Amino acid sequence: MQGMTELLKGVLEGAVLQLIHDRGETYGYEITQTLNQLGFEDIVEGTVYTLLLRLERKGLVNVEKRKSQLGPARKFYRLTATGETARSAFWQKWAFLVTQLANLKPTNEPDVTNKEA
Amino acid sequence: MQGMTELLKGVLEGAVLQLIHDRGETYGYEITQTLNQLGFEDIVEGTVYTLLLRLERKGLVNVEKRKSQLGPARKFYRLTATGETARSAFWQKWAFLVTQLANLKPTNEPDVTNKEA
DNA sequence: TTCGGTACTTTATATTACTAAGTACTGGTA
DNA sequence: TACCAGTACTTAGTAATATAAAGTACCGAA
Repeated sequence: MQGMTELLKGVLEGAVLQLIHDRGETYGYEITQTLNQLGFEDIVEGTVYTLLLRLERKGLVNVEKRKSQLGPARKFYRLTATGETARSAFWQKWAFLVTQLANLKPTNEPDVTNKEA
Repeated sequence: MQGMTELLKGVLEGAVLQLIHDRGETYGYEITQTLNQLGFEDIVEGTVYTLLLRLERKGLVNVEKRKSQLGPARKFYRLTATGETARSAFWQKWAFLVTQLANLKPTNEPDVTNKEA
């Protein structure tokens, strides 16, 4: 979708934390594919990899590099305890935001949730 | 709320567009107060004013400076046609995001919307 | 041996919220 | 009068993040 960049700030990190949590363990390329399938179609590899580096730097994930039989080695990510806390905190912040905006949003607004016009 | 900064990116602009739309006409100081009352308690004047300057630069608002009997002159903002389009587009993008995240969010998550623990 | 798919890296850029410090006008009050 | 609180806007700088772009490298199959 067009012009989502700013709106994705912070959200993307939360989404990735959740994906890692769900899978238990996963790697950048897979995360990118998954995000794309989930509707975040414009997210490219570079975005995800820089995000993962950041998570690592912040101590939210553990990394383990392992070989793959169909391509280069993969870097598997797991949430640390801090990461799990961050994931949980993210959803609280998100819920807060959603509530605030619901108060602002005009009820008469079309509220187009379906993609097909 | 703590650590909302990144999550607010893009959202704040949409919120302000909506507030201007609602009031028909309003000014920075009032917008700041309103946001604070609405739960965006940490938003300070500087943030709003820079945002308004940006909206003006982008042609989303018209500005008219008028005197006030209780303080310095106020700069009143009104949405332009482009601004109205941007406001509408914002809610569509927001609805899209909310939908995507709802798919990601674990149902078992506490979902704490109320402030009191 | 070339190519497509897999997988990760790195540098630079644009936007945005936020900080901080300041200017200035008004009315009341001590 | 002098001061102060409340109103109202400005501006320079910073941090964080998503994104663009370009590249490296591994593998199997045609």
